[in-house]
Amino acid sequence: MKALSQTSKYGIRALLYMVANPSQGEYMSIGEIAKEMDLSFHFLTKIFRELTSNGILNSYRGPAGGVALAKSAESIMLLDVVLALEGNDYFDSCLLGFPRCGIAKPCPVHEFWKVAKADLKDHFSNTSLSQLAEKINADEVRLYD
Amino acid sequence: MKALSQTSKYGIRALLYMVANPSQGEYMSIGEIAKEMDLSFHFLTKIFRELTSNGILNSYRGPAGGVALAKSAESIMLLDVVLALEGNDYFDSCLLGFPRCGIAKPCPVHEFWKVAKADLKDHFSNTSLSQLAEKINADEVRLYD
DNA sequence: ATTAAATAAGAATAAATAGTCTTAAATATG
DNA sequence: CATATTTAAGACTATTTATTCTTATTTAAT
Ligand code: SF4
Ligand code: SF4
Repeated sequence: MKALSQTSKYGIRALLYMVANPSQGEYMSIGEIAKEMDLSFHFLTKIFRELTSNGILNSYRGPAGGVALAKSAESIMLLDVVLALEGNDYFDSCLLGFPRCGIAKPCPVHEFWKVAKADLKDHFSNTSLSQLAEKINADEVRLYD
Repeated sequence: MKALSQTSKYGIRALLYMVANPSQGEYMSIGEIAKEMDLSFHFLTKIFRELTSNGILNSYRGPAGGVALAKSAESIMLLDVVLALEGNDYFDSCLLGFPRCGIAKPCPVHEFWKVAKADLKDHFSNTSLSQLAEKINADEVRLYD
């Protein structure tokens, strides 16, 4: 059950690293994040460009440049990140992919699927990066070995 | 949120057609199913071979041959079809795809993800093809326009 | 100015998934 | 036996997703 693309997985993991290891008002270099999280620098750079253009990150070029959260970690929800990286139609998906689907008389799995999607969306929209980072820093949970 | 591959989507749709349009003890040709469900004949044939080798369908070659359910529609669960077509590790997936994940101290989204996957698995394992086909035949729901 | 350090942009390549096509094998019927 | 019908098998092609690479631009420091 592959819910997220590699792009989203890496993006979320990298953001969690940033939030769990804050660098007071400074920019953090993509190279450092990629190295610490064992991700491809070039791929992560591409992912971060998307997050920057979606207002989740700010970036700054040149020496001592890098990326920083554009908003507080409390106000960035998993939903924001997923929509930015998967597209805004992420929760419009159809389980069976029928062509010409009409909600008027839906297909036999729609009732279930509607609820499953709503639950996921609900969880994503109620989970902030800071909530997850708190768990990491409380050592209840880990980002990597 | 793409939960299923095209292979699974088409496979489920085609099976539902078969169950909703039973042909008493006879084999139904893949060509007919593909035509009625507007699927590629060759692709559907490939998918059905997988279902046949997994004991969900029986097949028979030659004139008046085709495919037929290998078990009663009451006893074929959505879960059986999904595992046959997506692989038995379908529900072992990881939301964030961390390498070297240890459940001992899981990553920050694991508690939620575990429950979401269990819910989906539960629903699939409690939903039979006949249950869905009944809804179709009661016209509460539709397979296509 | 020059250099070094960083992200931006997007082309190029690789891998995975989806879909098509060709040939072979099985079976029924005349 | 000859032919038509149908699935089996797998090679082939196309599309999408993932990843890497190259070049350009911005910025700080000397
Ligand atoms: S009704 Fe069925 S086909 Fe339409 S969106 Fe819902 S799950 Fe998909
Ligand atoms: S603990 Fe996290 S990394 Fe491990 S399987 Fe669960 S979701 Fe994935």
